[in-house]
Amino acid sequence: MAKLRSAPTLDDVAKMAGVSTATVSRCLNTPDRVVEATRKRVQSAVDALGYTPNFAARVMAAKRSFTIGAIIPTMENAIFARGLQAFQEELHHRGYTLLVSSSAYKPDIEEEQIRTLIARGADGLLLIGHDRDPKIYDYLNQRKIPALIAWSYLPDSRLPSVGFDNRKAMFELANHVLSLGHERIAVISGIVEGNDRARLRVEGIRDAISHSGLESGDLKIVETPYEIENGATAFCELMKAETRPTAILCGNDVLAAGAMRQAQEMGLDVPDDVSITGFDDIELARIVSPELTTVHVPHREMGRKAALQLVEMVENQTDGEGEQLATRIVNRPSLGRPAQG
Amino acid sequence: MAKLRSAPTLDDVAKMAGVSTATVSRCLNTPDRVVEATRKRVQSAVDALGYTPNFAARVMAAKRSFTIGAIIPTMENAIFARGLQAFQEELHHRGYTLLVSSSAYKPDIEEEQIRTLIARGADGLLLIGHDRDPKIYDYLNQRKIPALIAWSYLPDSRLPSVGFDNRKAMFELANHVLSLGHERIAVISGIVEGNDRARLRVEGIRDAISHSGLESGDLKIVETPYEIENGATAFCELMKAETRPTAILCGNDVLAAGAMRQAQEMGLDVPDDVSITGFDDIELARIVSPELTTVHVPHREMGRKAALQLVEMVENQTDGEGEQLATRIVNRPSLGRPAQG
DNA sequence: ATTCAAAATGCAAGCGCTTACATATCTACT
DNA sequence: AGTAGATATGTAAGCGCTTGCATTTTGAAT
Repeated sequence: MAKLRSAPTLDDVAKMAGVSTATVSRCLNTPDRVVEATRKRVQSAVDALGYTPNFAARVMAAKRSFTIGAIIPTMENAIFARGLQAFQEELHHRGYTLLVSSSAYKPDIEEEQIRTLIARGADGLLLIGHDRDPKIYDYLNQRKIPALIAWSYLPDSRLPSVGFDNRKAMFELANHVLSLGHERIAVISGIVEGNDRARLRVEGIRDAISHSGLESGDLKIVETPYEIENGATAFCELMKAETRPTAILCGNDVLAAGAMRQAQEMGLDVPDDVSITGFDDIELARIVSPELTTVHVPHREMGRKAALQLVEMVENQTDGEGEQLATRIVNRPSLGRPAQG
Repeated sequence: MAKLRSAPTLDDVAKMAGVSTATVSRCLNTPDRVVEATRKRVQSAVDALGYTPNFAARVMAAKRSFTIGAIIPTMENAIFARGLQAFQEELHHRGYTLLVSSSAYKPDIEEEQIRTLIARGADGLLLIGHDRDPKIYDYLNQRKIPALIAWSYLPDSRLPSVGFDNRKAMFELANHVLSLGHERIAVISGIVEGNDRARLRVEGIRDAISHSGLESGDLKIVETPYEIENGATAFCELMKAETRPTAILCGNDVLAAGAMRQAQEMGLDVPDDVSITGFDDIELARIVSPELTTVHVPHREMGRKAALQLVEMVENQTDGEGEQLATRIVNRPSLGRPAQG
């Protein structure tokens, strides 16, 4: 059995190059503080040995990890993929590594992940949405961990947020639907508890309805986790009603895709028999047919700006400031006028 | 400005509980080696202080991180999401944390990520596919880092693999298509270079064609990165031919979804004008309409088994053994008989 | 040649934890 | 009561790196 040759250390490099470990360290971290000749010597030792610095040791000594943690509700569907990708690209660009974990939409798991990420020395954290136990904010604050919230902008939140106004965005979409003449509207929403995005979207719809003078008690809402199957099930349920809705607003594109599939399965035409809308404008929205009317969210921009802001907070110890991004309605054929009622 | 209270350490806990740091450490790691009374005292100190062990310090001292690294080609589409999710669930179950990074299908980025993950103390690595610079295998071997390959099973690879036979799977699908009477077949493949999965799938198709006695020179292949848009573009290109193919086999469901969208855009009926098939059987396959005939890959099983195997390798210092999983063809309406030719 | 600030390098003290090994404290017997 | 053997706890040596401070070297300027 081959002998286990453990990884070369700074010491090995230093010996080989005939310098102190301090110098090697400087070569790696602040090369301009080392004269060229030495630097070259060290570099060749590094190459010869195939040296890679030990991350744990570095973090410990420097009390700095150049790592940012992000906790997202789920990796299973594409909702967060694009924004996160942009976030990570921008971080990489700034010399940071991203550590991602998912909470499966469970508050206690999220809390555990936050602790884990901090224990791992994350220099900063990205969180999704505002709804969570206040003691988490206390903890973050006490530990002075820079943290930023994305996917939902609120002006007076405890942590700065980079995102959009979920309520307003959905309000506008609902208004648009109403303006087309729809009077029987139903909603397939994500689980509202602990999810301000979902909650605010529903409120946006409520706003629009009461605004329009319609009977708001009529609004039927099904709450269900963000999964395609659930969209299908919820659609089924809504269509069982004596008087069917003419438009169904979904909390996101995934739910809407499920609804569309079910409509097709039931032989209903979209939008002639029923209109369906989504939210997010992920790729899925253009894959279903007919394509989905939805709210376009600038995911990449959001990810990029969140990265910039968070790095700024980390490096300059600032409190950071939020930023509201604009969304826009994307009109596609899944939404039409209601059938002659 | 509030004073920065830095994180409590083992020492703080030890002092508060009136024991040595060793005892506190044992309470946390091997509780049965500590008498109950002490354990309780320590526990309350931990709670009172809100102590969380410092990960870097722990890794350094224990030379063990309980972390597994995985490098996947992309997070942007769902191909790897499901399998990785299962992988991570099983790891979590076994007390390990998963660190994921993506290589964007670039070999040099993958190599960098491998080094990064090792520097971060990963106890083991999950890699996707077999095609990579042999020196990477040397490096892994020299450092004695347990590593496993997924998404492609090969009997005699340098590293054990848990996956399926891409060539055979596609061979069977192609045979099925041929048996329906298709004679003009085209392929939209992922980029083959450095991607044995893509390469083997194409070979599977070639096998089937030469097997069937058809002119294999006729096989038109477009190679393009795995993105929806590219599927659409490739479809376009293929349909420009003087004699259009009657069936298009795509390297995965994403490409197939793009092709479907483009077909619809061009007013072509699937499968009456042209049949389209995918590979993977991700959710997408059932969202497009008509639903996609594809090869079902047991993603979750693969992820789970990979986790089990890798943990076994890490904990028992074994070389690990590969496992071949079965795939199956899923027949859906995107594939039909060719139009009367 | 001398002198001296600036530049380059070395020294060594940690960072917060785990874990041999040493020591102290219990058991349950005789 | 005394003692061996098991059990519980303490001591202290690292793990591989960074960094403040001390020391040496360099390069002008005199």
